[in-house]
Amino acid sequence: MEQNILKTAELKTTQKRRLLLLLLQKQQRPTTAEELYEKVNPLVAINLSTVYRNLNTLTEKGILSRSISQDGKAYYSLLSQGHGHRLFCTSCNDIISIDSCPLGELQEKLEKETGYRILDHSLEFKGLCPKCLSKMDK
Amino acid sequence: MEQNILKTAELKTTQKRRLLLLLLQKQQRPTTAEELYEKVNPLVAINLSTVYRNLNTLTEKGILSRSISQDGKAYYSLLSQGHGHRLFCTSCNDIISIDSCPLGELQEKLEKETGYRILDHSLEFKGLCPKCLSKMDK
DNA sequence: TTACATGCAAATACTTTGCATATAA
DNA sequence: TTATATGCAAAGTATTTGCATGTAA
Repeated sequence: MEQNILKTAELKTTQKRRLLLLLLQKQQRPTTAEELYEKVNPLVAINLSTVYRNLNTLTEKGILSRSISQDGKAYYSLLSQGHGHRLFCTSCNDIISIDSCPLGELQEKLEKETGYRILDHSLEFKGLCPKCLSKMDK
Repeated sequence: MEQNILKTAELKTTQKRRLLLLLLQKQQRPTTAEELYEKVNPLVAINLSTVYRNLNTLTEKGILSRSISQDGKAYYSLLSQGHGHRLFCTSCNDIISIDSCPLGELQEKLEKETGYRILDHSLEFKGLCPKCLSKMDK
């Protein structure tokens, strides 16, 4: 499975790459290099540079998408999981994925108004998750 | 003008703060600390730390808004200029402001679906500006 | 006069890079 | 066998912080 992805991208199938892809697949939300490092390391010793290098390679190959969040960190997710955005809690840092994306129309309108050719966008919501909200009531 | 803003925020009116606010007002787009530093410095010697410290203070006071861009840098703009987003050219780094924001409805829908209380969002478009597009044709 | 603002240097956080070694194909 | 992957240490970039000094009110 991960093997096919890597073969198609003409990348060597290493255990660490497979693990990274596996974890990104399991993960139902965009993930940072640090988080992946913490999860891979107990299973197979890996260097943080290796994590970053692989995330970059996979992003260049179009397998992952990278998005810089308002916390200044890069979040990665499998591109096969489709176009999506983030909603995160400013209190506990919980992150969930948003699947819907209503920006197509706006994007067309903007292209007409500005003359730009728009190639990508990023969208992120922040607020308080239900758990943190209920804690605040008490 | 800048003086009033600062007085209201209970901040001392220094020449550097006035200049920073003045430049942000002139600037019709979100601006980085580095850019402001380059513009203030020829007029009045200023330290980059001072720029950062003031941008932070003004953001905390609700006078500026800070938004982290996909280039990993923080962009600041006067909040009085209203809620807006960025569109930037990946080729020449030109940045323009987008005034319309169609996310209110989506935000409400998301709050219902997720139980989150959404407090803020960030949206950024990237692509190629008209100038860079025409260069590519040649 | 005094609390706040600034400069300077050092520290921090995230990410990248150079080089030697290891390993998939 | 050979091009690619990895580890390790060092460097890079954006930003923050501690401390001494300067300055608006």
